Amino acid sequence: MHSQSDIVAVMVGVAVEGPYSYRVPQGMSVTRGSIVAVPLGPRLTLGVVWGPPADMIAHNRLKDIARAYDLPALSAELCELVDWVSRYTLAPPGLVLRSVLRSSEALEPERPVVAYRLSGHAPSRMTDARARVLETLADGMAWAKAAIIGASGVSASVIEGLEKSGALERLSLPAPPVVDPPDPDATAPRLGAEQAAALAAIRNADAGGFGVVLLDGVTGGGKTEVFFEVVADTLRAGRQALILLPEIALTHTFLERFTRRFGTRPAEWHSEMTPLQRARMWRGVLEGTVRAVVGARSSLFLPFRELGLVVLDEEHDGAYKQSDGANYHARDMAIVRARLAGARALLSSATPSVESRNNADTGRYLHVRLENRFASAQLPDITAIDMRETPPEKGSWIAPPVAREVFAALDRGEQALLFLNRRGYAPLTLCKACGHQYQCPDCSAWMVEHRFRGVLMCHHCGHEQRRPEACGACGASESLVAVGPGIERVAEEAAARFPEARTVIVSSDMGSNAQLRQRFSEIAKGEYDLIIGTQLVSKGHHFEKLTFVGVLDADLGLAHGDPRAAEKTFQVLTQVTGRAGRATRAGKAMLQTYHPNHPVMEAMVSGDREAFYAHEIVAREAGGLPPFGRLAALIVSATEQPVAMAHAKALLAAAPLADGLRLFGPADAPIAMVRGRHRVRLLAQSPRNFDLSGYVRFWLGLAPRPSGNLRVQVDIDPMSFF
DNA sequence: TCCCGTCTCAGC
DNA sequence: CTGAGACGGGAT
Ligand SMILES: [Zn+2]
Ligand SMILES: [Zn+2]
Repeated sequence: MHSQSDIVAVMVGVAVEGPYSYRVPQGMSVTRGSIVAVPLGPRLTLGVVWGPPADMIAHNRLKDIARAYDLPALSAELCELVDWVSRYTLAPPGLVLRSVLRSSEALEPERPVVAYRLSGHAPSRMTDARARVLETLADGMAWAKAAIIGASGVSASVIEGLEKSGALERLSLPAPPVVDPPDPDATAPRLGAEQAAALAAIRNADAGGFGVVLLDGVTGGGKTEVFFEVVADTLRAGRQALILLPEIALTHTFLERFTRRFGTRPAEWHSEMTPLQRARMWRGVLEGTVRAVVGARSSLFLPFRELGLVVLDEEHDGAYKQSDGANYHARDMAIVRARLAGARALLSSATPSVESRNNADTGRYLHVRLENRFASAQLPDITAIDMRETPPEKGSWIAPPVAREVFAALDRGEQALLFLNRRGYAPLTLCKACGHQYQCPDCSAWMVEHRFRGVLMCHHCGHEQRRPEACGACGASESLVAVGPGIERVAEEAAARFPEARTVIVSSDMGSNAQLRQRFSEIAKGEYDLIIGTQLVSKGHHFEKLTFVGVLDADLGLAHGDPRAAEKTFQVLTQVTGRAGRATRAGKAMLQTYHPNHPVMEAMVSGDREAFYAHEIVAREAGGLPPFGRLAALIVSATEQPVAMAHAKALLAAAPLADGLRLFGPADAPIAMVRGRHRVRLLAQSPRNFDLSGYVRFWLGLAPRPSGNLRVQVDIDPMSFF
């Protein structure tokens, strides 16, 4: 006998189109959100009960749920988020679910801690090691085995020997909580008048449900202190809080600030955690023992059940959109999750994205500004250096006015930063005998010389070769020249021109995130005078002694024909020049540019960011670009260019007509080949009130299915057109 | 003729 | 995502 309620839909963590139906065996009880193991083909797969069965399936094909885990069910809000992200990005829902079920270890109950205490009996035989253990345990308390080993410096076998001899009593203790709960009242906040006003405005707008706040203020303006108070409000209301940061900004300094405010370290969630830490954290979030999480992008899919606040710090940061499985922008999905959870979202930035700015301007978001720097610091004085008027000398990359300011800062015993958003030594290696250019064999891109490591390297696929002595094409020796600068080359010039300065290079190939953070803290302590860095240095690090920033190629990034080029350039320049100047003295910044009249440069020099946003918003609206219109890119790739192009043309031919929809392409991608695959792009543009994801799904349903090595990737709301 | 790498598809 | 079965090119 089967009643309807014996069968449920289960979303499996596999890239299938929708949930599968399973029988609930006798004696098992599950609800929407229950985490289960189900047989799928020859194996057991993790899945989540999604609700009543969606389709009829022959009873003889139905299988039983193998196991229901002894865990709280995922919140309905999280299940809805999975469906939402899947519909929006066109990624299969099972694939999105995988970003929720990221820690399979977390599903098993945590092993109790093995502990020992004195039994009161003396051991039959005494040794030095045994005596040290007994001494450690002399307080009569139960000690965890690992703690005994740590405190008395013995091996596990000594303890086991004592247990056998009857001197120790073994017991098991419940595992301690992964973090202590943060106390919203651990310390009284110390806010300046403007911060207090901002907090009051945020509190005033709290309707107890969904709402978005854009906290908009200069770097160092005290945004963190303000959103910590919103976190405190959330904790007091008995709800959980999530603070999302770009991974690189998840620093010791930030965690320390949290600890000072809330009396305990926050739960962290990032890519460098061990599986055990990951499992304990995940389980803590689900069971509700973890109340506040500070995490990178992937923490958006943690199994909160009482989420009350999502903070997205540095909301403009491009790292929030990346593909790992599903291709989503963490900002947009954070807002969706907040809406589904009836929670607040707080976006924080010194340079908000044009999308967020427009939502604030139109009243969809509450716009809260912090105009002045904390402790009354000032914005840097920015000048444009016209590279046509005062160019660097031949073979040099630092224009004379910039070099003078570096000297001046060094003379004053302060720090200077030279910024160039290009890793390596030189972007091109050329043979001056035959004209051969070193290209990646698998990408249509130059091999970038990394002289420090003695290699040429492709930044698109990681392909490397040793730096050649002689030209690989004509065999001439001594004929290879490096063309153009990267930061290593700037460092070489700096070493020659500023030999007395202690110089450091900061870029993503300087090691792990942990090593980078170490380097940042050395800089903050003043162990270096001159910093030469890529975009990384612009990410939320405060250097008190830094008073001059020279941007060696402010135009880099404007050249790309993608719709966010101006916005991204404005944000990077604002963030990096914002490193100059702190509490006591106004900093200086110089932008080396060939386009001093470009709206971005003019806005930077005049300090009039409102003019930039106004200009950019008008341009976006006129072009029907985000946020006033929607874009979706289809990237067709294959090992043979004609195959990719032919399929792209077939896709275009199959595209249904729709009112207001425009299609562009197909065209070779700007970087036509990456990792041996030729890429052809199609672009769809629609009005804002158009379901572009739905349209693309319908379109791909009508179009020929890609076969062989053809791939079609969908990128909804692409951030770049590369 | 057999074997193995590559592709294609189903899984409830 | 994974494994099973279907091709197809090349070695034996
Ligand atoms: Zn490459
Ligand atoms: Zn040559």
